[in-house]
This record gives sequence, structure tokens and C-alpha cells, in this order.
Amino acid sequence: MRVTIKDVAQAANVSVSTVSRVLSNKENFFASKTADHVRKVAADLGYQRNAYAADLASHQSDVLAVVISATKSNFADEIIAGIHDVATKNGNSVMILYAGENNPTLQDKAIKTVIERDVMGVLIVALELGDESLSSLKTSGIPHIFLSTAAKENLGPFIASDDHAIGYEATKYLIEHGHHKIGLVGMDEQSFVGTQRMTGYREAMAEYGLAVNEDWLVPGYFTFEDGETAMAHFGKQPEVTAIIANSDLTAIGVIDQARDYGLEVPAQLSVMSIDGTKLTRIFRPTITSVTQDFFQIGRAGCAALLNDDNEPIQSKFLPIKIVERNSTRQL
Amino acid sequence: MRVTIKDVAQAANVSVSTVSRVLSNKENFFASKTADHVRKVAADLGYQRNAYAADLASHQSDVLAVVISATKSNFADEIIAGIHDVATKNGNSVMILYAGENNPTLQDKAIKTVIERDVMGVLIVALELGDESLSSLKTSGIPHIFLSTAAKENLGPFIASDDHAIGYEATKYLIEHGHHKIGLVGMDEQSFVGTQRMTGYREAMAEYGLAVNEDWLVPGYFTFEDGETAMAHFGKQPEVTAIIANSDLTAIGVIDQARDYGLEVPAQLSVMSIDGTKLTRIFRPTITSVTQDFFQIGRAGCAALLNDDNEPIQSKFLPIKIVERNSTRQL
DNA sequence: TTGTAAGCGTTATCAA
DNA sequence: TTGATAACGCTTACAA
Repeated sequence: MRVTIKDVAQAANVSVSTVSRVLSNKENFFASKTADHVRKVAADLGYQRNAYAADLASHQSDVLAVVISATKSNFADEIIAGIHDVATKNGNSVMILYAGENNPTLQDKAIKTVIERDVMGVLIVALELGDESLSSLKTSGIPHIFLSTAAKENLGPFIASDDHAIGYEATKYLIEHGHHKIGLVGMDEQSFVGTQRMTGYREAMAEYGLAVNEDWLVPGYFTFEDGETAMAHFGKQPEVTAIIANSDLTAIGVIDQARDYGLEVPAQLSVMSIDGTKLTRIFRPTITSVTQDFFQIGRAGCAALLNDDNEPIQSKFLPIKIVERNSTRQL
Repeated sequence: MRVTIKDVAQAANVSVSTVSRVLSNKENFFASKTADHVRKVAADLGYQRNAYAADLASHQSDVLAVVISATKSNFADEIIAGIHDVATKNGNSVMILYAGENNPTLQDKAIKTVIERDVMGVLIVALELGDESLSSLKTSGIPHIFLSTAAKENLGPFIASDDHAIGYEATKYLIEHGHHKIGLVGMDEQSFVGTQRMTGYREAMAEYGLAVNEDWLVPGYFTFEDGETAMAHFGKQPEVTAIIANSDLTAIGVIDQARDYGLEVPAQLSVMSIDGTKLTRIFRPTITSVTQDFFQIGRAGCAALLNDDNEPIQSKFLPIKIVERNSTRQL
């Protein structure tokens, strides 16, 4: 049996309340002399606090939960790093729960876990929650925020990039570099993210008076394989002169397949990616991208959750930027 | 205030123990009629169980903790997927805790968290724990296992690849393909993993009567940048004809830098990586690798922890294999 | 098959 | 500044 606060109290000849106060650092509620003694005894006995009991009694936990989709994309690490950056400084623990990909069962399970553990807040990363999970999260009253999934108003507060702007800016960039026939690859038409980006794309094309051939839009789910498949769809003599890929990985799929067709990137085809993770810098050619600041998304999300004035959390978009690298060229 | 078991009991006109038994499915200890009623009432009231209270009372949790280094390498995802694969089937929750990189403070914090929460088991992934963390984990009595970090005997049970064999096999493969001057890049000489791989390398070289130039051994920490730096060290006219890189990312760094020097891979330089994650397949040239089965490491580790016969956990190595791709050639 | 009541290891209230 | 003692929400003997 583990050493409890009671054992410590006994050994130190004080009451459990005193031990509790000392060990949880309720300043100004004990003599520093007693404190030293208690702490020593606790250490000697190898006391480890039981967080469950403490949380139960105090009705508060210091745990932040991150629910994350096991996405095939790779930006999650940066978001998590950002979350840790502020959580650590604030003394919070963070636990991460994977929720699979489009897997309602796993999602429900993850959400159930966080509710049952009554964590102090939930960060939902790159995940569009099912109705059931969402509503139980809402009724639980646990503060939560969506990261990197801006969504319809009623979904809840979010911090993300503006996906409409992403689609728009990428397209505009290519148009201004002389491209008129632009493919859009790997978008999930069912998702808010995907539709937003597509709308942005169409808007930019329209703004420049460019017609869109529906054949240029090849759906998918952010994967490498989606890129390959899409490029196969365009074929060895693609009509498009430039392609926007829905993720860095998808862009790589496009480029690899293009290369297999003997097409040079960017000489014969420009490819641009969305995300701008490290992959864009290690791959050759380096990949021009719409870069999102995932680290800051993580930081801001965590900060918003921790911010304890009881105003509701403000949703917001963080800036994106276009980083030119070597996979695109002026036509 | 949340709905508790007590509220349900009251509303359903039964005792709390009955509710408890029904809701935690203690078969054969209640009438199915009562059960249906209780469940309905619970659902109507929106009851959510409090896992802390339950764990506290029952002294057992269904949570597995994964403590993982925020490594710059990228195999962790596969291990985690493997862990989830068996944990999910077994009905366990898994929480992931990041422990930074060579960051004793964060490690201690993570270990402290798992001990305080008295999880049912801990999987330590790609992490060589500091002495303090390790000993508190040991005295806590919580079952734990090291994944992908085979280590000195007294460290604890592990499931991993045999790093000595990795170094040996990679070297042997290159030697048998005609290479006599072989670089070894990105090894952390302080770590067990690194030293094991280096020993394997030396052993293979010796076995074939090949001399080792100490200049061919360039240390590092698995990163892309380590690969670049190491290649810069070898220069535009490298003495070595082949390089073994400590991770896929490191191999990419080597290849990128070689390319910047105008060296063709594999025509002028063969490069082989250790790990064999997806990166080796999406990068061009595809990278010949010593491939580890990370998914199985995750699965086996989780299974070992869950296996409740009270025999101690058996350490073991999982097989590795060499997968030929396009970054190496016969000399 | 169900209920009563004693914990589980803390914190929090109140009195001393 | 400290100590009793009642929670917290659940599980689990033991009794009925």
C-alpha cells in the first residue's frame, strides 16, 4: 500500500490537514518550521500524492486534454509543442488522446474519457467532432477549444488559420505568377476545411476572370497517396500548369508522380503546398507553401483555455503567409 | 453540479450500490429489469461517471500512459498506433505524455504525473530515463516497459530492435555490396542506442578485415541537420563510398547536402538509413533502410503490459529487416 | 437480488 | 497556526 498523507501526518506528529496544507503549498497557513519538518518526513517516507483523491476533493484538476486525430498529416507535432510550451510554464499537465481518423467510436471514447476525468480544459486538434461527442462535451461544461479546425459558428470557439484565405491566397499567388489553369488536389469535400479552401480558390479564379474546369478539382484526404492519384488523374500531359496540394505530403505525392511521368517541377509543372511544415524544406525541390503557424496556434489555444477571466473564449484566425521555395515558377 | 450516482439512485428508487453495480456491469449481481430501469434513468439524467472517484475507490485504473520523447525523429506515431491497436481492443484508455528531449525536468514531471494518477501501466517510448525518474517509477510499483530503447539489464523490461544487430547488418549489407569505406552518421555516443549501433558497425568491419577511420564516424542526434552537417564534414569529395545514417531524416540530410555538392546518390555515394519509416518511400531517391517494425513494437509492448499473469515482463527484440531501395548501389 | 455502511486519499470548513 | 471532521463520488464487503 502506498504512503498516504495520513502516514506522513502520523510520522510527523501533526494532523493530516497540516500535511495537506504544507504539501499543496497553501502559503501563509502554516509555520515554515512545521513545513520543513513535514516535507522532510514526506520525502523520507517516499510519499507520492494521489492526484485522483486531490482532484476529487477539490473539484479541480490541472490536466489539459488534447484530443487529436491520428491524421496522416504531420503538423500536429508543432501544435502539441505549442500547447506544451504554455502549459508547462503554467504548471499544467497535458494528456494527449488519439481519436483516430473519421472514427466516431474512437472519438466518442476519447471525449468520454476527458469528461469522466473532468479535466480542466480540452483542446480539439484537427478534428471535426461528431454531433454526439460534441453535445456531450458541451453539456459537460468543460471549457474547450478547436484548434486548426475553424468551423461553423455553433461548433464552439476555435483558433485556426482562415481556410478560405488559404485557398484564396494560394490561388492568387499562382495566378499572379502567370498560371491560369490551376489544379486543386486532396481537398475533402465533406469537411469544412475542404469546402472553405475550395471556395477561396474559386473566388480568386473568378476575380481574375479565369474559368474553372471541374476536372481540375481532385478530392482526397491530405495523404501522400492522394497526391500520387491526383497526378495520375492529370496524366503525363497535364492541362494544368500549376497544382495546389492540400498538405505538404500531398504535394510530395504530386511531385513524385510527376517525376515518374518525366515532368520536371517546377520547369514543366508548378506545385504549391498548404501547411509549410519542415517537409517543405527537406524535400527537393523545396516546396513553395502557404505556411500556417502551428506552433502559435497551439500556444494561443492553450493560453485561451487557461485564461481564467470568465469571458467566453474568442475565436480567431492566426495569420498565414506564403513562403516561396523552389517548386513553383513564374510562367 | 454534475449528476452523481446518488442522484440516479434517488431518481430510480434504488440504492447507490445497485446503481454502481449496474453501471459498472457487475454481471450476475442485479436483475436485468432493474438494470434497464437504472440505465434509462441514468441516461435521462445525463449521468457521467467520475473516473477519479471510481479509480480511487477501486484502486485500479484502466489508463495506460505513454511517455514519449519529443524526438525529432518520426517513428513514434507508428509505435503509438500499435499501442492503441491493442489497448482499444482491450478497452483501455491511453494517455500520452510528452517528455521533451533530453529534458530531465519534463521527464520528471511526466513520470510524476503518471505516478500520481496511479495508471495501470507505463510505456516509455524512445527515452532513456534519468536516474531519479527511473527510481521513482520503480518504487511506485507501476508496471512499465521501455519501447524502442533496449538498455542495460537493470533498467527494466524492454521491447525494441537489437541496435547492435542494426549497426552490424547495415554495415554488412554495404560491405557485401562492395563498399569498404563506410561512414556512420548521427549516432549519439552518449546513448546506449548509439554505442550499440557503433559497436555493431565496428564488428562487421572487423569481420571483413576492414580498417575503420575514426574520421568516418560523425556523431549527432537523429536530426536532418545532423545529416547535412555530417555530409559537410565529408566534403565534396568524400573518402567514404557509403554512409549509414542514424535515422531516415538524417539520411535525407546527407542526401540533400550531397546533392548540393553535385554528388549523385547512389551513383557517387550510397546512403542507407536506419528506421524505414514512410519517409524512405516518399523521398527521391527512395532510401534503402534497416527497417524496424515500430507498429509491432507498440503492439507487443502494450500486450506485455496488459498480460496479467504475474510473471515479470520478458524483454525482447523484434526482428529487423533490410529493405533495398534506390539510395544504395553495388560498387 | 438489493441495501447499508465503511472506506479510498485528499481538501475544505470550522473551531480551537 | 493547527486539528477534527465532513465532504468528494464511487466501490465493495457484509448483511438482509
